[in-house]
Amino acid sequence: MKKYDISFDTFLKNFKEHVSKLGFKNSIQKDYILKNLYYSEDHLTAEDIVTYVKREYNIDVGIATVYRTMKFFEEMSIVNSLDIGDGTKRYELNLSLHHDHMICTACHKIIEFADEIIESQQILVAKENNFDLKNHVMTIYGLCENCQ
Amino acid sequence: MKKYDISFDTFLKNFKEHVSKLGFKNSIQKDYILKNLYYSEDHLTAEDIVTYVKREYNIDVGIATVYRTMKFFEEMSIVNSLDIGDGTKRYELNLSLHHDHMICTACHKIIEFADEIIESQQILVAKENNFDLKNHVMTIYGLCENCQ
DNA sequence: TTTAAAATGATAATTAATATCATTTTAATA
DNA sequence: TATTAAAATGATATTAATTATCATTTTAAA
Repeated sequence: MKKYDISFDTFLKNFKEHVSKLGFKNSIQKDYILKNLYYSEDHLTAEDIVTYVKREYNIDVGIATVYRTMKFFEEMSIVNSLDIGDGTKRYELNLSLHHDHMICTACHKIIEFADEIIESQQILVAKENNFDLKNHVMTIYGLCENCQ
Repeated sequence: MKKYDISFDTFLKNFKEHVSKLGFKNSIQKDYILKNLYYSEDHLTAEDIVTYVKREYNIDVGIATVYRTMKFFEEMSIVNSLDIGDGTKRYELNLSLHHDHMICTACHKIIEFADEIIESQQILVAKENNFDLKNHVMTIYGLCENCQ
């Protein structure tokens, strides 16, 4: 689930236009945070992002900016956050099709999966309850192959 | 989903025997925390539990004890925790059949649901990945009927 | 180039959850 | 019933993730 259908440059260009249209301002910090999310492993903490952006691109970004920006990106629906149970939020780009997570409670490994039946069933359940579905999260906890 | 198949007294008796067998000790604090979870609304924070146990039963329980006890109950698989997105853990008894949650992002109302197809499909997905499923959480976010 | 609005970053503040430790309670056994 | 060691409790200190504040810088439109 690491590769996206859209190149980073195209995505960035589109997103920045979107940001401008909404009356917000772009910044190199946002650019490099996005670039990092695009090319790095998924499921980064805010601290990870600070560290990696500095290491990979030699750009200094404050931790406050990362938190603010991730909140902004979540509102723009291009980022999801995820809690693997250690009390720290992790973030991933939301460009690919929706997927869910299996988390190993022993080694904290994350396995991603996508299941069409679960997807469509969720939509059905929401409809039955007159609920306007915006997003959903499914997480399966247990032991991965190695830890059993 | 508020009523359980088992009476509180029977459940408490069984659970306390289980605790003893494992070499742990029972306490009136645990008893009344459980009683509160059984009879109160679901989805209580640790603070809620302190307040309600005092109010309903006039029993003083320290906040540290509540956190410790909830962790213990989760390990015993009689309690689940839930994050509705406000950064605070909420707890519910896990006596009824598994169910999931729809959370309104506007009013924070929680709608519980259970869906057999989703349940069985999760088991299948875990099996396909050689993952030993212990627990799972599905949360649908969106707007409830009133808030649309 | 000017300028107002927005973004950034250093750091203070907040707060949920955990750790510590002296005291109390539990429950098994004498 | 009394003894006792292990476990639980509770007051409070500590930790750590996240948010708020605010002076400064940057953006982008005019």
